[in-house]
Amino acid sequence: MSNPLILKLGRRDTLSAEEMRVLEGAPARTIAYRADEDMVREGDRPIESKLLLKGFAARYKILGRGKRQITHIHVPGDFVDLHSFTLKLMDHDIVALSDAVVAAVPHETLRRITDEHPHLTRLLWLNTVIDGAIHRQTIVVIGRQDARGRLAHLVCELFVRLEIVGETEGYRFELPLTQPEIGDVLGLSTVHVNRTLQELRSDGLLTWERTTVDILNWERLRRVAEFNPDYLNLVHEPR
Amino acid sequence: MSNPLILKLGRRDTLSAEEMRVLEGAPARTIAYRADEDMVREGDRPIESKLLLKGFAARYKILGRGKRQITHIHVPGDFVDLHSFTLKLMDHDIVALSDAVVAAVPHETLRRITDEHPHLTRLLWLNTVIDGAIHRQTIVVIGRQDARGRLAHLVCELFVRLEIVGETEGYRFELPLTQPEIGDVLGLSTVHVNRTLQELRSDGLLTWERTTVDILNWERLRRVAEFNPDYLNLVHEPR
DNA sequence: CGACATATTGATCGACTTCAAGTGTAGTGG
DNA sequence: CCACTACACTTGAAGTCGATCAATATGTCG
Repeated sequence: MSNPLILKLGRRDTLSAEEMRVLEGAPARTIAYRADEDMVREGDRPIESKLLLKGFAARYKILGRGKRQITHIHVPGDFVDLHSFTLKLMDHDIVALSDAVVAAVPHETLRRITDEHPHLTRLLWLNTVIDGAIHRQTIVVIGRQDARGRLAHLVCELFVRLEIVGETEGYRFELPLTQPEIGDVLGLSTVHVNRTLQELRSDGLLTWERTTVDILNWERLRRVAEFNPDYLNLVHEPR
Repeated sequence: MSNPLILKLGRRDTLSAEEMRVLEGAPARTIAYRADEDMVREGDRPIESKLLLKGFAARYKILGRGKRQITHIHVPGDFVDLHSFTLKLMDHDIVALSDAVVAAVPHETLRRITDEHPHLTRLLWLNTVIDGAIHRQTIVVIGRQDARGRLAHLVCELFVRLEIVGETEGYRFELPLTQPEIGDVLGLSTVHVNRTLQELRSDGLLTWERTTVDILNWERLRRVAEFNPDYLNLVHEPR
């Protein structure tokens, strides 16, 4: 396995030397994907789980009439399909949003971890539970906020999640999302994403050119988004 | 602990006699709540997790301007805050939607299970992962379906989840949700919930009087909802 | 350069919200 | 037992946010 996961877990609890060794030493094949390539497909029964090392990915589902909804954006350090370890059957697809590299960890290895390392097991469990917390927040944002709030919230959340794994520079970070993709994340049409983005820009909250986002006024953006990072559980404590 | 959880887990994998004994024998205090009473509050650090034995509950978050979004409806057999075992800090509230009874299982007991019963641990982990799968589906429904589809989907999902734990009679079941509450689940205004419900009724898809729902035409309701139960992972297999 | 996706703008439409008012029903307390 | 309150449900009317349709940039890459 590797680095960004240790950063991510280490942000929430102390990893023993032994546990780090188990994580680092886990046999994992490295796989590279091109942008737009599917990593996992609905109906798959993965025998390994994929830890995103570089690049971005997204979970999504397709509905009738060609509609698509992205349910989660993944950044380096995220296990994109750790849930398949207990779920077995994938109920959604996962696509690379940019060129990306993953470490594929055999479920056999994860199973051995659950047999031999209870604390590390709880941390992996925690990992899926934080995914759940992010999902809940997404429901709240899509259910009750308007387009401005949704877009602002997306930017706030990704900024914080990228900061944890060292993928930000000041308030600037890479975010390889097209406007149609943003629409699929927020449940909005492309046209409306475009107009909302222009609003945030002309309000001086951020710039977003090509794949680079720069937050110009964090405080105001946070207020527009009603963003409170508690749900990301950035607290270091025994688990 | 108790029954409906064993039904729910037993639907997904075989529980050994030993594991059932561990679940049944877990020390758990029983707590009764009145409708509208909060079981868990944002900011709490629970030292036990609550298994819903009777009645209904909901997880929700409050936003500015008094808006509320319910992120999950719980039925008997659900662990309403199992995620607090690894998450520690609650990032949302949980309310009893009806009079309800829970079994509160000490985290100390859960911890012992993770130390001594790896397979049972995976099943509890699975439990939180299924919550996540339900959340993802909720995101899709709220993000991309109109009011009719959302309401139909809610009814379909709850029917299936209640059937698993034996809380249905044919296509009829109890669902103690007021129209304002339905609005908070679906991200809609009360007025629009009312009108949409009338539509579904006059289309002959269902009846919903007071707290009793009766699905009159499952096939058509399913189509309106674009409901596919795969995400509920109702498959019995080794985990 | 040509091809194709992405971004942008304008105009129209409609689903849903908001505001307002009236009805029904259960619970509370004098 | 009835007055009073509170809330859920229902209906009407008006307003708005965002979708849809359509066309025109702009940019990128082979």
